[in-house]
Amino acid sequence: MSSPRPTIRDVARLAGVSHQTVSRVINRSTDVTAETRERVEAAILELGYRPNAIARSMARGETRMLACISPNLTDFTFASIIEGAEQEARANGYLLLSSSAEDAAAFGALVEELVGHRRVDGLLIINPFADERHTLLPSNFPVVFVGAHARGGPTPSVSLDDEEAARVAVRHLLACGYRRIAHISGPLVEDCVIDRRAGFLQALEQAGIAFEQAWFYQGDWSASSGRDALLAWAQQGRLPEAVFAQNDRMALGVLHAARELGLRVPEQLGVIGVDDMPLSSYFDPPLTTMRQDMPRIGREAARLLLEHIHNPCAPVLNMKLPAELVVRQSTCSRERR
Amino acid sequence: MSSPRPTIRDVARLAGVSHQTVSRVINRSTDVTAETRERVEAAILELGYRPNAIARSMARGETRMLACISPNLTDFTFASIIEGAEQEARANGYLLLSSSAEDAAAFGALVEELVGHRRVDGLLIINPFADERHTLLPSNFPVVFVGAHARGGPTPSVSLDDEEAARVAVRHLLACGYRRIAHISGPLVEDCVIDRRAGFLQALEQAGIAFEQAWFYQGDWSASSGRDALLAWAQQGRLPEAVFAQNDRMALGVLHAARELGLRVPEQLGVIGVDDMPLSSYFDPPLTTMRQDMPRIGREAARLLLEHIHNPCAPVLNMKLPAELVVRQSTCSRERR
DNA sequence: ATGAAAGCGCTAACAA
DNA sequence: TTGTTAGCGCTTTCAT
Repeated sequence: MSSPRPTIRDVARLAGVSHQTVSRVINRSTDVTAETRERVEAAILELGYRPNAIARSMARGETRMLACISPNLTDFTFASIIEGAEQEARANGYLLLSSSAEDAAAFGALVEELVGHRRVDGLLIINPFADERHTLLPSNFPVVFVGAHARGGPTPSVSLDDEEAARVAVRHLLACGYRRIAHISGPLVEDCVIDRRAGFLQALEQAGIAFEQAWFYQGDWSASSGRDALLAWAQQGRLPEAVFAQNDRMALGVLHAARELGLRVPEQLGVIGVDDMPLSSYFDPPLTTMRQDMPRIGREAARLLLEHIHNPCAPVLNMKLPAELVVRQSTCSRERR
Repeated sequence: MSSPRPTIRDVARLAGVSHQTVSRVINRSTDVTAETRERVEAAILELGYRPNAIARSMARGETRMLACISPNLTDFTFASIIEGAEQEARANGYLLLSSSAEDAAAFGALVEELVGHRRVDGLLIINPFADERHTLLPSNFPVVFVGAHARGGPTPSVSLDDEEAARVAVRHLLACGYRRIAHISGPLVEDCVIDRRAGFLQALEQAGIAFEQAWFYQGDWSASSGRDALLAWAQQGRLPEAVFAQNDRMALGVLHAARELGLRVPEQLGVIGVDDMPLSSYFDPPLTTMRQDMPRIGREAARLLLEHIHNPCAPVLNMKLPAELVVRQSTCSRERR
């Protein structure tokens, strides 16, 4: 009989009211008598009625759905951010659709599908400057950048305070007594890479240490690029005393290369990374690193996005969240002596 | 003027046809004159018209959206499966909504939101037996299990051939010359855990080796539980010659404990894991493991789900995909001599 | 091959 | 406080 899902009208019929009254009840309107409300709620329960989200979206002109696009889903950093964003979205009655777009072409297709076809109300973009993807973004549509600040444009953003994180990392190495410090960065197109390098240089300068161009190596975030860096310096016969790697994976590569070269860490080589990935404490030796609170970055980004969806005139914030120094055994803790 | 998004009727007006003809064009119906089609397409281009997905869902009674629910998004295994599933879904004109539900309560709420409110056409459930969540699944709704086979129920599933993977792992250890082999499992509530243990026991039995209960340790997938296992055996004074861990993280914990105990790997202790996580080759020593093709598992699962959405009477398959032995330096390769 | 009419399940505006 | 009337933008009959 009522094999097809019950609609608002079935409920209305059973409760002996108009469908509009049912709508009022499920939307928590106050303009309903307690007695009527009860009757309607009983009917809802009896029929097992649930509002159809699609019909609501249709009538309201909004989907209550957010999307988060990142280069991939498998990178722990991205996944953690997404988890945080999802949590915040759900706490506010929104669903989060997380999608990965490897390159700008895939990104464009995705944006077309999500925004062009009105499937979502807002967009979270992780690493918008990974390639040319940021040029494919729609205007006049709520967007928040994650992990990069908008260059010139009026786009809200949330990212790590990359400059400060790098300064703290380098100051830690200096405090340990390391002087000849090398730097391994991610691809120089990304904001965080540029900012971390700037922070690195500032800290060095503040300590009165000249920058050695040879000790800068542009990696690609992979462990193997970290390994390549140290091996290259070894081959040139100019090994640094310590390395600041822009992420833990590259730092792990450095640790690996150090083992191949027979270098003792942290005595002969200090190593510090960024992220604090889950297994950092299981590396050999456990890795000193600058911890990012990624779920929080995700939460703040979602919060900002929701704010802009509800109020397009909300101020455009560019948040920078702090990193935390976690000292393990890949750097001497001489500063404590 | 046309500030609000153009609709199918705006296009119709401009092209001088009925809105229905426009609908035919965007749905690639053949019942349209080439000439008419051209006029309509020109109007679509001129107005920048894009069909509204919500309205389509409304009229068609389907969302073209799938959801994948996993315990979390940050586990590399899950994320890889999701990436594969997303790829397959998108290739078929569907969007994939991936969500995490830490516990059964969160799972229930999510299912209610996604299925109860008709936001998706089908569900992919990663690790349905992680807790009681499988009891909260709707009946008469397309569902595919990933990483576990349905117990009794008629639910399609895709998982690793866990038994065979375990057998191959143990046979490799035996071929290396190890005899006293220990086993560290995940929580015994999950299917893959039970199957891998069964495969482990079979391989041992086939080799005529008696099973030592003391060398079974139930871990929780974390590196620290792997470490705990080896440390416990050491304390009891009954160290095994080799360890088969049910995932790479626990194997990493074993490697770590071996270092603490001063055991040389692979000479004094052989270690093999399952998964082949990204950094396995950067462990010390690089880890021998049973590689899972997780993106493929995700793709097959999505394929199965779409099949059941389009044809509810499709046969209920329970696919088992093979693992691949990857020999690195945490096991002797004596078999080659 | 094309158009007209109805309806998907809901909300919003107005009337009673 | 409650009910009535219109849509939201599309697809699906059924005519023509």
